[in-house]
Amino acid sequence: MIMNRNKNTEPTIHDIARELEISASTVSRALNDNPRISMKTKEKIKAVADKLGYRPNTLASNLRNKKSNTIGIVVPLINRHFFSSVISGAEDVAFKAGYNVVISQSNDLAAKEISIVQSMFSNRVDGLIISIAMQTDTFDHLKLFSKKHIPLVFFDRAVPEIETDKIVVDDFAGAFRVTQHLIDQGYQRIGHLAGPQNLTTYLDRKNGYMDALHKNGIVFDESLIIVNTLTSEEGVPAIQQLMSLPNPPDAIFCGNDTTALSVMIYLRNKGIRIPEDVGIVGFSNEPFSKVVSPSISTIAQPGFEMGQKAAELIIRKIENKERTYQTITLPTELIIRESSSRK
Amino acid sequence: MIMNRNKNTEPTIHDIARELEISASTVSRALNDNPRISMKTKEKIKAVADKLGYRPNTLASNLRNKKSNTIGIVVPLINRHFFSSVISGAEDVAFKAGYNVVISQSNDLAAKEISIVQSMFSNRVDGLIISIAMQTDTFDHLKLFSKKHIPLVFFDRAVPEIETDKIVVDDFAGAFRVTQHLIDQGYQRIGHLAGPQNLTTYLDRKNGYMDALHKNGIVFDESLIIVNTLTSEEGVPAIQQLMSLPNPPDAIFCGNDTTALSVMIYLRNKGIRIPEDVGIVGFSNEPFSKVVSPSISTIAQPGFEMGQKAAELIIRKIENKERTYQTITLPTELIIRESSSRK
DNA sequence: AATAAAAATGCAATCGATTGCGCATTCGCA
DNA sequence: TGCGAATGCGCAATCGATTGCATTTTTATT
Repeated sequence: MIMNRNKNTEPTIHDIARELEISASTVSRALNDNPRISMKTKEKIKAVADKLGYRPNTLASNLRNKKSNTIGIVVPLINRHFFSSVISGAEDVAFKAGYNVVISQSNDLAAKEISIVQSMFSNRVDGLIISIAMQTDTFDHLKLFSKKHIPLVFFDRAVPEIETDKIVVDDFAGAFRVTQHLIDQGYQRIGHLAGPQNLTTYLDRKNGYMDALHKNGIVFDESLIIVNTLTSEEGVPAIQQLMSLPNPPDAIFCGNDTTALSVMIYLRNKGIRIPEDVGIVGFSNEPFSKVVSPSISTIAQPGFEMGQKAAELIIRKIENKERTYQTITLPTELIIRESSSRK
Repeated sequence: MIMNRNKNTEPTIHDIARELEISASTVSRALNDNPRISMKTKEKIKAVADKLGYRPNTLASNLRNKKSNTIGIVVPLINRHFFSSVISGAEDVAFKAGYNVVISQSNDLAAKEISIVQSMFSNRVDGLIISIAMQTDTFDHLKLFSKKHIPLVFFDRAVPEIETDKIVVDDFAGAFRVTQHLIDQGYQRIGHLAGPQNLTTYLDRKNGYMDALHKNGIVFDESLIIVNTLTSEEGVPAIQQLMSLPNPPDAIFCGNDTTALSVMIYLRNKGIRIPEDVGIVGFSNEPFSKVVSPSISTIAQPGFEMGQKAAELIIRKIENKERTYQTITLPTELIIRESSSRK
């Protein structure tokens, strides 16, 4: 049967084969540099491929190979510095290794996260890198991956119940150091604005804070801890509540920089001096924390590097099918700036 | 032939079909809610699908349908507020419409951009949304898309030579307004740190600046314009050069906020007061520009909205195959802050 | 009850690339 | 010159879902 070769369609290996009156198998092998094909034939085939403007159809190849060369990344919000840094690092590594990266954001909603993860499964991603949503409290959608032995890597916000690879920062140590720093600066009564305690990151930060107090013989006062979602908006009522205590704090360890800034602005408007009257530290080293004034002391998390590590790890898993899991804890860095330096 | 049904493999429509002793065609139609299948059969099929934990293999479906339900997005750098906002907006719209989003960053390198774009073509993305690299000066890789009638949308940095959809901000008007604002504040000698002039965005900004000067009867002085890549590092020698002129500027329109901040820090260290001695304005409304002090007057670009619009537009193109191209110019907003307010 | 009409389902090809197995040609060495 | 061993290449099945057309089953009508 003679086929119409001039349809408005992309050239395939069959078109190349017909042109040279050879089989598609040979073309496929030639283009993949299979040693079973002679140099002479390979060259002829590559010449025709160029001439026709042939581009392999990755979809077909993926189907046949049961491999999509795609890594899924799910973050709460793309448009946030830490997460976009992670994505950037992961994309860098993935692209060099020949993988595509598909990205979705959960908006911190469990339902959307579930929908995304299922969609990525249907799309047969070769692996999934995820930082779970604040709201997520069931994990069946993630267990789907681990059960089917599709590599799964958590970063930053991991799920303790699921045994898989994890890349986290040492939130506990970071919180400890930043709290110790406040103590070293002479602050006595240190409050803490904490994030949702179902997330290990925020739980660890609180624990690091409490441990530092304990190690320094400071009595822990429950009323100095407020848990919220650490947004700019929620920072205001939280700091109001703390400052209206009979015995208000003289320093605040904020669970992230966003809420630290919000707190700082509120205090400044009340005429309270930072760091003289109240010391402030944040967490995450958002870009703005360096340039506001007073600049905010904080803990740097290596986002780009986390993304790189996550991608490297998942690619190793995909390609070697190791079955051992590891948790990589990246070090944090204490960055001392104006908001907590009163000595 | 009896097939082994318990391989360690995902269930397919054939497994469902075998279980019910019907054909795979019927299963496929049932799962797609085809009216040709009776309700009773559909229900039985869906029940079995659930029981087996069936998840459609999108790869197979994509191949058959010649549609990947995937939109490619290429940006210079994921990890930059404006671009990650655009991605965030685009993902939002795309996900709701059932599209996946694959993302790559060119790092402003032409070679990487070409490689990315070709890879996306091979992956048969249904459409491509791109902001080209600073370095890019050939466009064959992009013409590939327009020639094959694969929807292509430029955002922010567009290529004039290629006729396709474009979503841009009104850089000219923004630059005009911000310059006019400086003039209104009584600044007389206004310099400009410009970006690479092969990019229309930066060219338009310079032209808006020059037009504003002209309309106000201010003589244009070539020595007050410096072109560089607008990084934090390059800001320093640029401002040094400007300030060492025999007749230095009393205000600077910086091509972006990054370089504006860099300039501000330099001037502050020299004891020059902002905005009293020198007025500064930026462009882009980076998050930090609001919180530094003095806060930076700037032009807000609606990144998130651009992403949404770009996705909406490309999806319309994908699904309706319109052949008319449009350029959507989103309005900019002048945000007046401390760095330029001396009245 | 017979037959037309409508409804439900199945057959087999297709999307494009890959690959195990087998056939054909050339080569090597006695 | 002869015959096993390389070497080079093709056939046909496969990946899993989709769909035009054909066939079977059911329903409606007289």
